Amino acid sequence: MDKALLEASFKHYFDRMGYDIDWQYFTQSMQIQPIRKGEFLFQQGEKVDRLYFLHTGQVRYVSVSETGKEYTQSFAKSPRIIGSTRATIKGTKALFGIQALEDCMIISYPWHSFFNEMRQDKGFLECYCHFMEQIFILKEEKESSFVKDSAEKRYLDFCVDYPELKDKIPQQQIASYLSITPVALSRIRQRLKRI
Amino acid sequence: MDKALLEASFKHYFDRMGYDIDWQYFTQSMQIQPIRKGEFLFQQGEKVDRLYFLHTGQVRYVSVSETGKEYTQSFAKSPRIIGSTRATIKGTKALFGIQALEDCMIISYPWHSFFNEMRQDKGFLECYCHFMEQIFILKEEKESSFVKDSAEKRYLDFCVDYPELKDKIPQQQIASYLSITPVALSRIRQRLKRI
DNA sequence: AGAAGAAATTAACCCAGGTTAATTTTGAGA
DNA sequence: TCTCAAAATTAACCTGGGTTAATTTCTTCT
Repeated sequence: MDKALLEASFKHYFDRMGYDIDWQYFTQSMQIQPIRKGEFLFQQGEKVDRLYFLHTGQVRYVSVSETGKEYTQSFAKSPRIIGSTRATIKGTKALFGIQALEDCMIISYPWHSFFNEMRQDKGFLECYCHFMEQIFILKEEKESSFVKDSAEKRYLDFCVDYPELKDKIPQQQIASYLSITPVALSRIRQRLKRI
Repeated sequence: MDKALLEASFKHYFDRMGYDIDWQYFTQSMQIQPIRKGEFLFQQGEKVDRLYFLHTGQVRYVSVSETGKEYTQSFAKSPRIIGSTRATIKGTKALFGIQALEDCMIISYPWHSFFNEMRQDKGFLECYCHFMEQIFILKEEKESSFVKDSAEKRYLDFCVDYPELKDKIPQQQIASYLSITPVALSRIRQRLKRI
């Protein structure tokens, strides 16, 4: 695996946002980990203390309730930072796991030493704020659709938002993203077909 | 209205988080606005370009769907920064309005000039990141309860989280926070009473 | 290609919450 | 204190999605 290439990709991801980051701290402690389709980067309940960067591939964020039902919170496509902001920051266990939807290449850095060094860097802080803002906006938009739209509308939106996933991942996972059962999704699809 | 006092309160809010902020930029352009119970700080659809600090009082974030149904996204209690992160950052219209649940005292600064000056300040950026993290964590927790819990459970959680609001605000607003109708909430309350 | 397990569909039944509307309670202003 | 409008309750009925279970595809492995 070409370490230099991955690192360059990670830096490029920040650079293209137009922030001026001092990368001198970035030389060591990077870790490369390929994960295969279906495998988990980390499981719900694990402690997460690394910053993950999804170099290639797609993943989903999935949480499981006490009664064993799984819920897909969101999907993420490379190149992107992934992970549990909440768990990493608070140093607590993750409320969800991250599962690969296809073979992925992921690089990571130990969060705390990374952040402690990078917080010296104004460019990084701005970039980090910007990143938080982006995921926050996404959450706000998802919340609003959740309350206002029917499951059918949400399914149609999903098809528009993730055309590449629509026929690629199991319907169970789509259903769990819409927060309905596979049975209900099947009914909705049939209803739509008849029109 | 004691301007110096309000400004001190605002600074204290940041200072107590332990960040070292250079306040030299803060001298002018502060605006004080009292709003009375029931009034809106801003309405959904308005452009928001100020940073608001709720000095005293309580507010709710409320959005209205095309079909005229209102949904209370969350409540906020002073002292706190309030506003639409999304709208302020993107410079777009707010997806929700902010309404006073009681008489409030609010101070504000023009966001863009504020942020442009403050981004020079590492202490501020860290503080801002921290703030984003906090509201993000809250959103993540609310999302998870939404999917996993029944309306009854969510009502009971509400009573624990906001004991001071439970008997103070109209039930319609509580219902809209739980994302059910007032009728459904009434039924839930009755069901609980019978036990 | 065949077997076995997983995923998806279909059907039957149930229930929480929505809808509408009538009735009672609450509360703010004269 | 009385009045009138808004808020809350209650009742009757409806519907979308949950649940369970039987049946039919898809996959994948040998």
